[in-house]
Amino acid sequence: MTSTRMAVRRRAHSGAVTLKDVAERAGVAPITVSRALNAPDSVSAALRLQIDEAVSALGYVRNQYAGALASAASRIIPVIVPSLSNAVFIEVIQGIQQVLEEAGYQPLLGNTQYDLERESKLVATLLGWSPAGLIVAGMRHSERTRTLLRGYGRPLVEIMEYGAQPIDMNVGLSHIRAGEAMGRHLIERGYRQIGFIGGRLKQDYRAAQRFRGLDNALAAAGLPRRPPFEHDEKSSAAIGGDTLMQTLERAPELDALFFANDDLGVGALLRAQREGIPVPARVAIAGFNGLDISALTTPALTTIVSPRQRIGELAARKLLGRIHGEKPGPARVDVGFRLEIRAST
Amino acid sequence: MTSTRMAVRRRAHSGAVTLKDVAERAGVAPITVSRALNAPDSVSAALRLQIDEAVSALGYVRNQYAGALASAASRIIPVIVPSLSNAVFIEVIQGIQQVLEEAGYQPLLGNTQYDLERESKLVATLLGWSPAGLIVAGMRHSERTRTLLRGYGRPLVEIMEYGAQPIDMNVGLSHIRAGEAMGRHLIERGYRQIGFIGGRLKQDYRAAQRFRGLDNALAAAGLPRRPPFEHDEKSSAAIGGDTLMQTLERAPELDALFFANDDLGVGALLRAQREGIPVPARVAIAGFNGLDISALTTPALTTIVSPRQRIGELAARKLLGRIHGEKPGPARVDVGFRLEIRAST
DNA sequence: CAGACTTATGGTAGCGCAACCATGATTTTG
DNA sequence: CAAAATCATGGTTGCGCTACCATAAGTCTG
Repeated sequence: MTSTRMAVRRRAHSGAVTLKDVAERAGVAPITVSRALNAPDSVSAALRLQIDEAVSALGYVRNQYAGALASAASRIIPVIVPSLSNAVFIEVIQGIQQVLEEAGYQPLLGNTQYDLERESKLVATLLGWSPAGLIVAGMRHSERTRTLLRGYGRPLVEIMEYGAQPIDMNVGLSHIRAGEAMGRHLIERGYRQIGFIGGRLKQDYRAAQRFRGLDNALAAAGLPRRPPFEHDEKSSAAIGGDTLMQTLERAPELDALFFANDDLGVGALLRAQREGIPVPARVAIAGFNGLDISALTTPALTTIVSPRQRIGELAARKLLGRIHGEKPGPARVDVGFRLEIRAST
Repeated sequence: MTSTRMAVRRRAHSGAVTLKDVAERAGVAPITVSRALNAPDSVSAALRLQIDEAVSALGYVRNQYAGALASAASRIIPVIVPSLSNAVFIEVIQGIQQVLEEAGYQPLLGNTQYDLERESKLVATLLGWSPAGLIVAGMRHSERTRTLLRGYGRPLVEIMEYGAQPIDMNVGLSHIRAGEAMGRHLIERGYRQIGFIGGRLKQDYRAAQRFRGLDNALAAAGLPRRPPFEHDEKSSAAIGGDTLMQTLERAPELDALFFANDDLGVGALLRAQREGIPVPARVAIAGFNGLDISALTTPALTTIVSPRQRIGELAARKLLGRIHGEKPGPARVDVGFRLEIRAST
């Protein structure tokens, strides 16, 4: 009876080549094949050769699900960023991807669209992949996200900003200090009416931190402080140009403008050029990020260079280090920034 | 004896909340919970409520591996691109990601770095995820890649270019025709000494196709044809500026330059401006892709706009359609392009 | 050279879920 | 109103791999 059932119940399987097939061809036990693939040193050279032959002859590809299920460990590393349309995150992802791929790990992309609710849902979903670790942009999370992440108990790196209370590890830079540095530079250059332009500062709170830095510098120098000139659209060069014009109309006394990022800054510069507004004579323009193109405009754009790709690489390295149980380095890394003074200020 | 063994052999499992835990709390069988989650309509409203309560009370997260292993089906869709440093692919990925995420599918990023060998390895690795479908940039693959893909037998979309022999489905545009269109435009405008500038054309064969298009147009018009001016570095605005200067020195007779992409074109334009080279009076400059910034330079850059995000969305939609067994649309979609004539030509 | 230790290989069970079949309850049909 | 059809739920098995333990063979020690 039982045997009948078993026969009947055989499930149509995927038809793919399995470990067992390889083992049969190589004349060894499946577990030996498993070892030959996962820890080659633990298998004799002779068997390893036979097994390698069988693997390539049959075109065997390891079933990731079975492996992950059996070992309760995966080589998945979710990377959660607020946006994909921003060149900055792309470069970070590039850095991460390069390091992870070399080590045989697979990044899983998650996009929160600057929404903490979405972030929380994303984290929950991505935890279903039993990740070996996680990389998350930013240090502001909903309480639920924090609970999930802390409860998960695997290595985690929060990136982009450098902050005091990382959940686990942290690789980034201080946007406040970057803003202060830019503020001090503008003040030193003799500008006295300095404004900040950025978009959606409640969501893009790192841009807001740069504003705060500028504001600190202005306060310290006893110069007039202004609320940021905020726009509602996604940052882009076109918006940078538009806001430049609007802002100069609304506040003609301004003699310097610090843009929240280089997309805006470059756009403003190109627009100024087109409109015949002399930069920096009429108004100085500064950006943030150090995109390649910022060096090529006329005048070139003063900006703060953030080591974006390096943040990604470093975060991935620290994560892998912890996953592999190496001795932990510092929990927090400040990658710093570089003020690049060019002709636009 | 057996029971002792069983007791001893219990494996330390992940400790996560499982379907069984939810089932116990809700007072139903595990399979019912499974159904409540995967096909809510097949379970009575009362039970569904109990189950939902138990799920959120316990913080249950579905184990992706167990599900995929049991059902021999996954919600993974690998996306294989030749580069991540290129804005073009980012936008494609964005389009894909958006559509897939809405439908509950997860893209897996693969980067071939324009290397067909790497592509083949990547495909093999990614097939280990039993993908529901695949998206691959380009239609040139090694024989091994083709064999793998054809053998896999699940929906596949080749994107970016529009070609005659897709393995399965195809969404893209004809780069040859785009090159021809740009060539005809330049000829019509009265330029007679037209050159092409691009990098690594053997690998970036889509750029080479754009050159071929230009060359066709020149041949048809009986105008002088030249081999492309090729550089060895990755395309960037800085390289665009450098190659502009070198090319004008080597071939001062040129009156128009078609750059393989907008990064190069914008860089050339900015450099011309800086060097005081009048565009288009001394030399006309054209690009390809239609990056936002190309509209903002002075003069604005004539370019060919490719619907990058749309390619991604469309590819993802067609893939999902096939995965869900909807009636197949056309196997090949030509998304076309738009010649954007601006002041630089 | 006996006993302890190391190394290479194998057997078995189980990871968590969904497919498959079974069953009992409910509804429909002639 | 009995038989058939439908529906909701459950029991059992297996997806393909690796953890755990067992075992046989080889190596070392004094």
